[in-house]
Amino acid sequence: MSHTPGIRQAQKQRTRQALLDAALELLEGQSLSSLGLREVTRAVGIAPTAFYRHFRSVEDLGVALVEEALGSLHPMIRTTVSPAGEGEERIARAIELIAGHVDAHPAHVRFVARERHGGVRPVREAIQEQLARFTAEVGEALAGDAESAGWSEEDLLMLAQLYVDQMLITASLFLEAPASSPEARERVSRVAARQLRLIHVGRQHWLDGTGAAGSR
Amino acid sequence: MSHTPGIRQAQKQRTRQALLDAALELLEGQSLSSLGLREVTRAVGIAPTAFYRHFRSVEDLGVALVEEALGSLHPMIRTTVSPAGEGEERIARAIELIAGHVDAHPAHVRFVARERHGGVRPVREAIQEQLARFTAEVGEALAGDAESAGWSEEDLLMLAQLYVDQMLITASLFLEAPASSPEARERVSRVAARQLRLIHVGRQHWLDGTGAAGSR
DNA sequence: AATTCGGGAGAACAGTTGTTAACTGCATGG
DNA sequence: CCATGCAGTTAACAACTGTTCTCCCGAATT
Repeated sequence: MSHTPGIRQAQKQRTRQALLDAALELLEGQSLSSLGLREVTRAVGIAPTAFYRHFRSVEDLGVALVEEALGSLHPMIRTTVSPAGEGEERIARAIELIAGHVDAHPAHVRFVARERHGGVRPVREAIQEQLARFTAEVGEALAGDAESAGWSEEDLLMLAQLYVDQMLITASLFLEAPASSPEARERVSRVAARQLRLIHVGRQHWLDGTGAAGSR
Repeated sequence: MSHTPGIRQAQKQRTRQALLDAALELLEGQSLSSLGLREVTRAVGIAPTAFYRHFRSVEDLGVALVEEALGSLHPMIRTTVSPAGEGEERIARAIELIAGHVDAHPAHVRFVARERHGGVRPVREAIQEQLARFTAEVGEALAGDAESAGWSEEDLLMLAQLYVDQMLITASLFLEAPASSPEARERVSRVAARQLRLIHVGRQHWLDGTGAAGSR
């Protein structure tokens, strides 16, 4: 009887997570394509060969990292676009949320920004796929917004893409800003807020040229 | 009076360029941080030790590649923003220019997109610096535009940043689009055009809320 | 014509890499 | 309670890495 049929699998998941964590930390100073299998196992404190019990290659580990990283990004994006409050306040809140997320998971953000165009195809594609899903999700959220009345689905998606890209750029800028100086951070916030505002203004007047004179 | 620069230095610059070219080609399938010195020399056909006659390290070569890649991007950005024709036509022309540049120098574009957030600090910083210069330049160009009357310098820079980032994103999308299928290319063009248009609309109504008479 | 200079070659170095094989110990399911 | 399964280990492999030192030879300088 013994006992929780899970001591075994729990320990496995535990070292697996340790591998992911160690890799993420090592990736602070290099790209995935130069990350070595031995390097990771050494950091964790296990034999190199044990790596194969969890991943078939470092590429595989990278793909797993994508799931983890964008899994943590998922709720953030949803909350960011969620309709709440007036326009100006919404923008401020969105930026604050991004900044908070970068603070909470800097390694994840760095990983996504770096490997999005990185040298490992499967990882790149995994990121692209997830971001496409995010874009679609944001598009749906926008569709439910009053300001999106009369918008074609294609236009909603292009706007969603604009937002998602802008979000990533802003996150990356927060990451680069020295954590010590709050002024650099404030500068990033200011610029990002204005850019979001400009996009918002463009959104409000998007249909002005069309027959429907629905300004306002 | 320095005599003829010589057949000597000419040959040196020639192998130096060969190293840069070979590196750029090898970087199609990996990141700079995993590019090996021996790998590059092997591709060129010279001894590994000869590498040191031209660069102190692969990082150094990477920084040189930044100059080359963004040097070729420089005239493009300038032309793209240059005022010519009506708004809608300008957008189409800008996108065509980007597509053409990606076709002409795909490896350069890939390199910049990849290493902008890549794992090699000096290269990352070199790219950031060059992009900042571009942004400033675009800002100046925008300042000379009639549509920018009444804009603060800070706002001009944030708009310039938006444009530069958008340009890079679009270029990267063209790069990812399979060169064979013109339909994928067309799709990228369509979305990019609409995004630029939306930004343009936002720009036109940016000052609506301020003192000037307007709706609202 | 003689000498210097410098790009490149060659060999050797100490480390590192991914991957294989055969092993050990312990939680697990019968 | 015992036999199986499986995470993890140890040892070994061929291949590869960056870097140093010594040498070569042709162009440049004098």
